[in-house]
Formats: sequence, C-alpha cells, structure tokens
Amino acid sequence: MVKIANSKRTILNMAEDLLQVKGFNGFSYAHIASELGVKNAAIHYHFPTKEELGRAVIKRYRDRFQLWINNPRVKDLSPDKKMDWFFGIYTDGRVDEGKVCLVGSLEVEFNTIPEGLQAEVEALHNELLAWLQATLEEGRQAGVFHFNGEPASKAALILSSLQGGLQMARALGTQKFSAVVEQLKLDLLA
Amino acid sequence: MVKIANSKRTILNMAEDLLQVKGFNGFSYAHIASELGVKNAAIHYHFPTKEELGRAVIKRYRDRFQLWINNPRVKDLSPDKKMDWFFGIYTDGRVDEGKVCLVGSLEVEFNTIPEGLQAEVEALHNELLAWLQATLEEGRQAGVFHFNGEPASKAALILSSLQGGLQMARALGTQKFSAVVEQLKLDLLA
DNA sequence: TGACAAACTTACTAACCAGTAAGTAAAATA
DNA sequence: TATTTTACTTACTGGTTAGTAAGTTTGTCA
Repeated sequence: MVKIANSKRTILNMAEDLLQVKGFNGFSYAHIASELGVKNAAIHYHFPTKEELGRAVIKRYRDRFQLWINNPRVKDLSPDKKMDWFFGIYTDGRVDEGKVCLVGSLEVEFNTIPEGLQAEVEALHNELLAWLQATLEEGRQAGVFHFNGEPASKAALILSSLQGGLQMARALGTQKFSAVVEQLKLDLLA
Repeated sequence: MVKIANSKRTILNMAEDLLQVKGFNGFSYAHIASELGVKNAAIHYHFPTKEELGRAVIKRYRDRFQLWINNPRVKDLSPDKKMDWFFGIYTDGRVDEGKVCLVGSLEVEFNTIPEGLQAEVEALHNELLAWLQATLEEGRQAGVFHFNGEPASKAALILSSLQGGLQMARALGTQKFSAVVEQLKLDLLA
C-alpha cells in the first residue's frame, strides 16, 4: 500500500492543475492515481464522484480568494496596486505554465459538467466580478482610474479579456497575453 | 439505409454547433450519428478521424471569414460599422444560443486536441486578429476610434474580451456579454 | 443492361471511463 | 493489548469512446 502525504490536499492540487491544463473532460481519475502512484479507488475514497472533486477545487479557490482580498496586504493597497496584484495572479504561474483560469475552463465545458459544479463556477465568477467592480469604483473615486460607463461593465470587460487572453496565449504565445494586460492598463490609467 | 441530405455539409454544421456548445472532448461520433439517424460508421466514412472532422470545421470557418471580409458589403463599410458587424457575429446566433467561439472552445482544450487541429486554430486566431488590427488602424486614422497604444494590442484585448465574454454569459447570463460589448464601444469611441 | 462508385450498415475491437464492493494493512484510540 | 477507524488495494461492472473491415444498397454512367 502506498500512502499519499496530505492526500486530500495533494489530490486537490493535482485536480486544480489538470482543470487548468486539460479541462474537466480532459482528465480522469486514472491520471491522478497513476501520477500519485496509487490506484483509481484511492481517489474515489477521498472524492467519491468527479463532481465532488470539481466542486471541492472551486470551493477551495473561492475561500482562498476571500482570504486574499481580506488580507491587509491586499486590502490596504491603493486601487492601482490592487489591480496590479490581480493581474499578477494571471501572469505569474498561469500563463507561464500554459494554464487558463478555472472559470474559463469550466465555462467552455459548462454544458457537459454536473449542475453542482456549474453553481460553484457561477458563484466564483460573481465574486471575482464583485471585487473588481468595487476596486474600479474605489479607483475612479480616487481619480486614479479613468473610464466611461458603469464599473460593473468595465469589470466584466477586464475579467473577460484576462480569461480570453490566457486562452489566446495557448495558441499564440505568452507575449500576446502581456499585450492584453498592458492595453488594459493603458485604457484604465491614461 | 438512411441517406443524409448534403451529408458532408450537414455533418460539418452539426460538428461546428457541438464544438461551440459542448467542446471537442464533449461530443462523440455517436452524438452526431444518432441525431442524423445513421450509424457511427457513416460519419467515419465522410471524416475518418475526429481530427479531420475538427480541422474541416475550422478550415471552413476560416474560408467563410475571408469571404466575408473581402465581400464589398463588409469591405466597403466605415470602420465603426465594420466593428459593429464583427460584434454582431458574436451577439447574433452565438450568445443567444449558448455558444462560445470556436477559437476559445478549442484553446481551452488545446493540450488535449490533435496537433493538426491546434495548427488550424492558431491560423484562425491570427486571421481574426489581423483583420481587427487593420480595422483599428483604419478607424484611428479616420478619427473615429480613439485609443492609446498599439493597434495589435488593442485588437488582442478586444478579441480576448469577446471570447471570454461569451463564456461568462454561460454562467451569468447574456446581458453580461452585452455589457462587455457596450463597454468595448465606449472605450473605443469616446 | 451491366459495371462501378458512392453512401451507407453490420458487427466488431481495444482502450478508456466513472464508480463500486469487499478485503487488507497500518495507525489511532480505548 | 484489543478495537476501531483511516487509507488504501484488488477486482470488477456497465457504459462510452474512436476507429476498422467487410458486406449491402442505391444512383450514375457507358
């Protein structure tokens, strides 16, 4: 018998990576098991169904995001530094490793994933948008951000372009994603 | 024996829809066959492998796009009307039918699709970007579009946000996509 | 009318998939 | 030390997958 160290956490880490690299329909319990050197059933012991595994990945990510934005190291930043921090999430350790964001990955396969997982994705996407919108409002009031229209719409545009930009980087290279981020900043600060 | 009318074209139409609704890993030859009332092997007769089917869908879409942009009804439009036409591709018959764009769908599953299909996706994405960039340059020179930075970067931002916006609409509703398009126009024309 | 090619069907394979039930080894607990 | 719980393995199921080989029907053309 092979014991996995920190089994649940290790499996969640692998599943999160696989979701971002291969998509929900692009990986199997066998992938995770063989990489960890255990059998399929060992994964099912911790996460009986693939839906539960997917939900656990997103739920953990949601909790992590709330911890981040409520942490003084982010909360107390100026609006433009907050935005830089947010862009950094996508630049560091996403585009460099050929990953796309969880939300984009699961929304492309939305019509083929279990309902419970769909709900989790919806919640995460709303939370990301809410924080972006609040940050945009804060920055516009402080006179750092300049844009026309509703903060909610600007937030939707920014998040969508980051999501699509990571996917574009897959086919066209990471410098394309950098161009998107630079353009976002130009459109927001100039 | 059941004969399919315009077999190849009908299969391509179905495959294109399925790619946009379920993704490459989310549909099978059996799906297509059963919906057409024929057997699996009938699909394999026309498209021996799934890679060939996928490539044919993208190639046809690329040809169609070149026909469109070289048609006087698009070519002779003013830059802002051209942009409206382009946005319309995404709004009409995409977001309304719960579809995402082919490029986004296949780039999310990029690491799990055959190489020949990857190349086709890359080519399509480059062609879309090239047309957008040229249109942005034309519009800026004409004084209709206003933006800072390189047209190539602005093109990448616009295309990424449309791509991501369609996916967002899956989880959060079509009005979110409309908000993205409206914001894009605001940022370009104001 | 006969030959041939196009468009299928039948019947199959080998691989993979998520998921389950029953058994085992080791660690925690009483 | 005995008992129970945790974390697995073994062995399996039923379903789905892309793909193939050989046979059949139908329309076209000489």
